[in-house]
Formats: sequence, structure tokens, C-alpha cells
Amino acid sequence: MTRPTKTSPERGDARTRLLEAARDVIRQKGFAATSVDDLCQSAEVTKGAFFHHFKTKDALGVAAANYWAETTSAMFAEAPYHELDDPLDRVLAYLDFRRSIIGGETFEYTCLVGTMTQEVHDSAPTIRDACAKSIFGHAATLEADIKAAREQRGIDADWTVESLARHTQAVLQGGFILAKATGNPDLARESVDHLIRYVRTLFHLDPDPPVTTEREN
Amino acid sequence: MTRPTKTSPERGDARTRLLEAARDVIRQKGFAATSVDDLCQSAEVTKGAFFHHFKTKDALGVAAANYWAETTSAMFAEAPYHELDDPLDRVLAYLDFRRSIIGGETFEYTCLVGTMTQEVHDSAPTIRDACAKSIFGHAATLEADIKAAREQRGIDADWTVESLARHTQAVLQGGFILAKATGNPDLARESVDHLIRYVRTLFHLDPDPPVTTEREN
DNA sequence: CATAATATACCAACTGTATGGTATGTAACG
DNA sequence: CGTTACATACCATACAGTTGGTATATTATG
Repeated sequence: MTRPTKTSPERGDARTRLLEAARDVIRQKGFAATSVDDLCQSAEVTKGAFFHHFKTKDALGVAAANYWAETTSAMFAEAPYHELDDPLDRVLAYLDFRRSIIGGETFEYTCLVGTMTQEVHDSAPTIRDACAKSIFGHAATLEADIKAAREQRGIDADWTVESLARHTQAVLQGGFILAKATGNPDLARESVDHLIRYVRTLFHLDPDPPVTTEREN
Repeated sequence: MTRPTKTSPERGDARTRLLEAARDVIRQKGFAATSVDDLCQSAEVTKGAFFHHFKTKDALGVAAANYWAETTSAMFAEAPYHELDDPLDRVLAYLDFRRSIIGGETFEYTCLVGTMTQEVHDSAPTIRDACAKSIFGHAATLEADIKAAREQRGIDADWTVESLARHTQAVLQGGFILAKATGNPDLARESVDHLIRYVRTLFHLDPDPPVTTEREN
């Protein structure tokens, strides 16, 4: 399964390299505009290797979405925001964390599965479903903390835990689009700021943290 | 410029039909996956006509973004939410209007320029810029009302008029992605509901309208 | 006002190339 | 010694774009 390449044994097997190439190239060019040759070139792998590991280009799309789900969920599982005692603090720290990782080149911070969803939602159901699983699976990891915060603070309002969890992802995805439109990650951060303000008011905190480092708007 | 077709003079000229086909087909399949032949078939036009009106496929992308900007801005200009006296009412009525037009098939309510931005942001700057102009131009039409509402209500908070206008578009775009991921427009409406609740609290209104028709969450 | 000159709108057939995918071979591992 | 992991060469097709043409509208001119 994981045999190193003959020429350079240290850089990992072809399958993983292809998935990493897919992760980066598709975020830049999109799924349809990324050719199999593009991926092979970027991964320094031959076409034979590609079709040995993936039956079709669509199959790679599914695998890339799953790989994204695995790697990002591992990354979020290790993130420091889980360590806080208060559930609302954890939710807000999650959003701060999301905000903090927005930056650099577009392909470095945008979401692979959100990008692919846009393109293939109608023509490649298998890819779309794998993307949906990643997006909503991640959203679901927020629900426990939101629910605990809501109960702890005795919030009784007209929104559900699940819908708020999904909304956080919608704001992120939308922010990425505005960022792509301008090439400027600030526009994504800006929307996360509004989202943080929204969540704070939902839980009857001051809209903006009273004493903290200033954040630009 | 607008000469009817020989065979069916009533259905409009080829250029317009191609732009309308682009509007619908690209929202379904994406820009890269939509071939020139697809567009010609959908518009019932030959390839010769296509390349007579558009120098390249990218040029059609730019024209489609501009056409989208023109038609949607005309549609919003005619929408009833402008008639309200109170600026905050106009902002909220705009959001209600946006919410109300979400429904049906995905390609009927999602945003062409948001879709194209995702795909071409890195590879086709001319299309991306035309899309950005449409998105941020539309956002800018909200700024006057937001500003007036803010002044009228004496709101002094840590957000700018421009960023809130942009945020509304981010939420819509993000909602469209979640809707595409599931094929369910409810997910887009849900995020607009959160956005409406956010805007209400920003202006110190009750988060949810006290007496109104219930809305699902 | 008739008609020549020109520009526009569109059509059908074609072309070179990029693309997804295949067939077949070979070297390493267990 | 069979299975896995690649590599090489190849194929059919779909693709963006071209060519050369015709029909219709617009303008210029006598």
C-alpha cells in the first residue's frame, strides 16, 4: 500500500502524493480544469500510477475529499481550543482558530470540499456526497459545545444547535469566495469577525470583547 | 446588434440566447465543465455564431458575468423593499427578499458570479474581475441604507458599513454551497435566517420578530 | 429612390491538440 | 512466485478555435 518511489524513497507513496497534489492544485484551478496530467506532473508520478490507484478521475475526487476530511479532522482534533473548560469559550476559540488560519495564498487556506461541491454538485454525485460528508461531519463536531453552552447559559431562542453549526461553515465558505474574488484573505477574516460577533450576542456576551488586542474590520 | 434569428425571430438574438444559456448551464455544471458545444446546443445556435459574438470561451465568461450584473441589478432595483420609509426596514426587507427567492432547482437561485469566481479566480483574471465587480457592486447598493440605519439609530459599534454589506453576500454565497452539497435550498435559507437575526441584534431589535408568521429553522 | 458597397449575423465543416482512459510490460516485495 | 506498485506507449474522443461561406441589414451615392 505504501511503497516509496524507486527514485526518492523518502517523499511518500504515489497515492498520497497524488492526494496532496489534488488538494493543492484543485484548490487553485478547480476540479474540472485540473487534468489528470496536471496532477501526475505535480505529484511527480506517471499516469500509470494514477490509474493504478484510482479507477477514474472522479474516483480521485472522492478519495481527495475523504483525504481532506481525514487530515482536517485530525488537525482540528489536535487544535488547542478543545482544552478550555467553558463550552462557549471553546466555541469562540474554535472561531478564533478558524480566523487565525486564514492567510497566505488562496490555495493554502480555502476549503477543498467547498470548492469541489460548487463544481460537481450536479454532475458527480459521488464526489458531492463525499464533500457533503466532510462539511457536515465537521459542522457536527461543533454541536456538542454549542449545545452545552446553550444549556449552561440557559439560552432559549429561535435557533437550533445544528443550524448554528452549519451556519459557521456557510460563513467560512462564503468568506472564501469573497477572498477569491479579490485575492485578499482579509475579506474572509472580516466575515468570521461578524460571525464571532453574532455568536457572542446569541449568548448574551458583549458583541465585541471588552479588553483584548484590537482587530481590524 | 439585436437581430432576430432567421428561423425563429421571436426568441431573441444569438448573443442573448448564449448569455442566457451560460447563466443556466454554468450554474449547473460549472464554467470549466461547460463546453462551448454545450452552450451552443442549449442556446440552439451554431459554433460559428458563438465565436462570432465571443472571441474566446473566456470572453463569454466575462460577458456572462456582466450580463448577470446587469440583469440582477435591474431586478433588485425593481424589488419592493426599496419602498419602505425606514432604512433599517429596507435592509431587513432586502434580506427577507433574498430569502424569499431561494427555492426550486439549484441553478435557479444560486449565484452565477459566485460560482465562476470559485473556479477561475486563479486562472482567468478577466472573468474573476468581472465577477468581483458584480458581487461587490451589488454589496455596495446596500451601504446607503445600512449607513442611514446606523446613523438614525445612533449605533456606535466595532463594525463598518462596508464590511456588513460584504458579509451579507458572504453568507448568501456560503449558504448556496451548503445547499448545493445537499441539493436542499433550506440550508441556504437557514443561514439567511441567522444573518437576519444578526442584523437585528446589531441594531438592538429583538433577535426574532415578536409577532410574525413563524419561520422554520 | 434605386442600387452599389459594406458591415453584421450567422452557418457547416474542419483541425490540431489536450484529455481521460487502456494495454502491456517490469521490478520489487512478501 | 504471485501480487502489488509502478512505468511506457498508445488510443479514441471531446475540446476550443478556424475557415470560408451565405443571408440579411445598414449606409453611401448618384
